[in-house]
Amino acid sequence: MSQQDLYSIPVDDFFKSAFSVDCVIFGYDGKSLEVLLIKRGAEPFKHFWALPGDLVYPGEDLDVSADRILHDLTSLDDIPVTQVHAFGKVNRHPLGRVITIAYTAIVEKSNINPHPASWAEATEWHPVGEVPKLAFDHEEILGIALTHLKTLAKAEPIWANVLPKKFTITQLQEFYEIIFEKKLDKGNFRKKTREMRFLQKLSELQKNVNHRPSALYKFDEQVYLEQKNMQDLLFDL
Amino acid sequence: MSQQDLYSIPVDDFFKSAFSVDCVIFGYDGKSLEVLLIKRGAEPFKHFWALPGDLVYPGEDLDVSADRILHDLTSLDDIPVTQVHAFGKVNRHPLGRVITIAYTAIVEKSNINPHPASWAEATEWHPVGEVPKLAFDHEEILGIALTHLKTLAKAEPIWANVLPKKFTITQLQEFYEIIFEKKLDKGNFRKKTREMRFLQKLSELQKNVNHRPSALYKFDEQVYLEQKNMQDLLFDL
DNA sequence: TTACTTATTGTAATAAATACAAAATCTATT
DNA sequence: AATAGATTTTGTATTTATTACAATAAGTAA
Repeated sequence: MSQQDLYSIPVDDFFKSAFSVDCVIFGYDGKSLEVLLIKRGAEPFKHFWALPGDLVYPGEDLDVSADRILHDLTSLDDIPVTQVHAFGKVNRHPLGRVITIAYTAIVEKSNINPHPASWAEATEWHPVGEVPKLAFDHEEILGIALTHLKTLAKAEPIWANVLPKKFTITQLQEFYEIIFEKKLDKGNFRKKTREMRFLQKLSELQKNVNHRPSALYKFDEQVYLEQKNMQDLLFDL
Repeated sequence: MSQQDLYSIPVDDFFKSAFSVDCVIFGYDGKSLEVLLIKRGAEPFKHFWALPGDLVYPGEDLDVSADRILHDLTSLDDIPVTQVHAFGKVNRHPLGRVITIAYTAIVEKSNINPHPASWAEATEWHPVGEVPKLAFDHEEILGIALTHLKTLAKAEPIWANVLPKKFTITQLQEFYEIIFEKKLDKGNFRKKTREMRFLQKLSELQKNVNHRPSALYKFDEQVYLEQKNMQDLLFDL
């Protein structure tokens, strides 16, 4: 079928599809990486675990839709949400042609009471390594989102959304160790971080630990953005 | 608007949207990187240059749709096509709610007669640096696809689709120089390529050049795939 | 004061990236 | 047959980054 044949198909046939947004919301608590799942309260896939998602409203931008879903579940605003991929197999949704755009975000788990949405039977965190069978093609989506998260973590300081305002270098190191499931060398990690000008050392020290307290740092977004602009400018020198 | 309100909106309202696929087809000829544009023969944006694209047919997977568009314009099959991003601003299409999924591919320009599709006034290659004003949000799409191509070029041997079966290391180097718009050091480039086991040196030499002929190489896909699998296995050691 | 725990810095060995230079090999020309 | 021209190909010395590991510092708890 070639493009000119388009005009022989009633235009209405093309407007019988819908699109949804599914959110892969990763939660980090300093100990493990988990993902927020809902238990569906309606058909299709009633009682199945699934990624939180919704149809996109007619007058709603895709990105806004993702923000809305994240907000409904976590009450959080202003969390950076990133598009991952569009999934569009013909039969991925049993009720009709629905393509879904997957988004991902990472949030600080401890501050959040996962909102038990009224349309879901349950809303729960699951460690990324122990996820149950999921509805639709959501297992595939989760896998790709996880890969995406790792890529993102190598390119950007996504830990800034997840660590406390004041944190230690060890906490930062643990973040990477948990995301990449691999131990890192303390000395070498510190050597690298020492050169990151957007890590601002505070005069304050860690408290209430039964060992030598660590220096506390904060993320200096100002410096980070300037440095990033500079890199972009010098990209092709 | 929260998710439970969904049920107060007639379901039909959600099925009044459509989705399209737009293809950013890069062409390489050993000298420059170009992109295939069409001049639209129909409203909206009649007479504007645009990325080739089409609505997705009701029973057609997204990926298949991208293959089809590429085939219609170039008569090429079996070209790897990669999804780039979904664009879904409410007003990006003047006739209704249409989100588009952008795909990209890179092809060997010289072998192709860009098929002047009947529904387009023209089909032409444009150097990526000299692109005219484009319809819809296609300039944004092109920019993101170009960034995507560069990322891909760092991770995968996409030159295999684009160089002649037998090629010289200099030709390979020129590919990277053109994609990244930057000169590379000959000696250092060769040192690196010498270690790539999937570059198989042939006994043949370049012919009809008025200087020392270069050795010819071919891409050994077998070796490449094995090596890639190995890397994936060892990912978290 | 001492043991204990983690923070923090340092150092030596290895590997990778960079900047150049030299040598080799072909064609074309004298 | 010798030489110039062009480009391939290899090499080397320098700098920079990575890695593995050890030593010291600074707190708490007994």
